Amino acid sequence: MSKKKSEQSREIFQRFLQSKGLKLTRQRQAIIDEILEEAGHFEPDEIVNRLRRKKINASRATVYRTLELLRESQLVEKLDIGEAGALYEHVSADAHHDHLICTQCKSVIEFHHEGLERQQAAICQHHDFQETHHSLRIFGLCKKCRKTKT
Amino acid sequence: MSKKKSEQSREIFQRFLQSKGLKLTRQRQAIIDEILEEAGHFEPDEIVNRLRRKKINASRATVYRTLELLRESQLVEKLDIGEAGALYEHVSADAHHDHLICTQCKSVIEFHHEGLERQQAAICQHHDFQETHHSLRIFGLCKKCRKTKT
DNA sequence: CTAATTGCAAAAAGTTTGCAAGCGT
DNA sequence: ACGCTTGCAAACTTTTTGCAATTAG
Repeated sequence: MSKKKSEQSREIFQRFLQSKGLKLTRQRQAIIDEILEEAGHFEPDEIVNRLRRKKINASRATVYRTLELLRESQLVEKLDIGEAGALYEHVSADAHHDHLICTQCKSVIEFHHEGLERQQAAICQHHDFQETHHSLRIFGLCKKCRKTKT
Repeated sequence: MSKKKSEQSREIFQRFLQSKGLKLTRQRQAIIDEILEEAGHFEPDEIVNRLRRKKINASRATVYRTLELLRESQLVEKLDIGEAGALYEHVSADAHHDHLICTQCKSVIEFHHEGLERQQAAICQHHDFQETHHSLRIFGLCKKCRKTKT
């Protein structure tokens, strides 16, 4: 299942590049592989370091440039987690989700709620607004941190 | 009404400073006045410039430092509008709202929807998550830009 | 008075860009 | 080959910080 999705993403990216006359270089390959391999939330620099550990070189500049391409092809999204900076995450076209962000331990919990989505759609309609995407972030304390609370 | 709210905010800030043994300086006064005067969304640098035009000097450093204090006292919030950077906005304790952000003209429309708020609360409960605040941003094309769409 | 505050300029942090050398198709 | 890419280092943008001079309470 997971493997299939990675394959799919790689194909999407490849097709995206092709359609724009761009090339699938060693670096771009490595970057998307790295992102798909360890799904989750990451910073650009993390990718550089993870690759470096594997003896693969990709400069910071290349990573930023590639992340931009991945964003264009809708394969990754940027998530601003407040104080703690910005993260990227891999997304599959069919699996939108929102985030609970713990301001204490920085953990990020994903969730999806149909009712919420529907109400948002209604709000857009009401404002004559044509949504392309949205981001709902709920900040607070996660289960664990509530207990540890001093 | 609006005047009253400004007064209220100023008082909240003053009390906040006092409670921390901090001082209400000329600069801090000017900064909060400026924010309250022209409600809306703004960048830190905008405040510096607006004040400069009025011949009031407040260095960038001071503006940043003061915005942080205003954030601590819950009088302003930061709003990340994607590509276009980050804005701050004045908020009154009793008037939470979310945002429709037009990716074409960068306009920001505020809205509030009780049903949405309730569903979010339910989600938090379900995850044993203690919310402190949240931010819902819906990106897309506003009414005007939909028409102008090429 | 005295501790908090300011402005400045330097330092950070994060991201972008120009350009010569290198690589994919 | 040709044109897209890369790496590098420099440039930028935004925000933070150390410090001597200043100011609010």
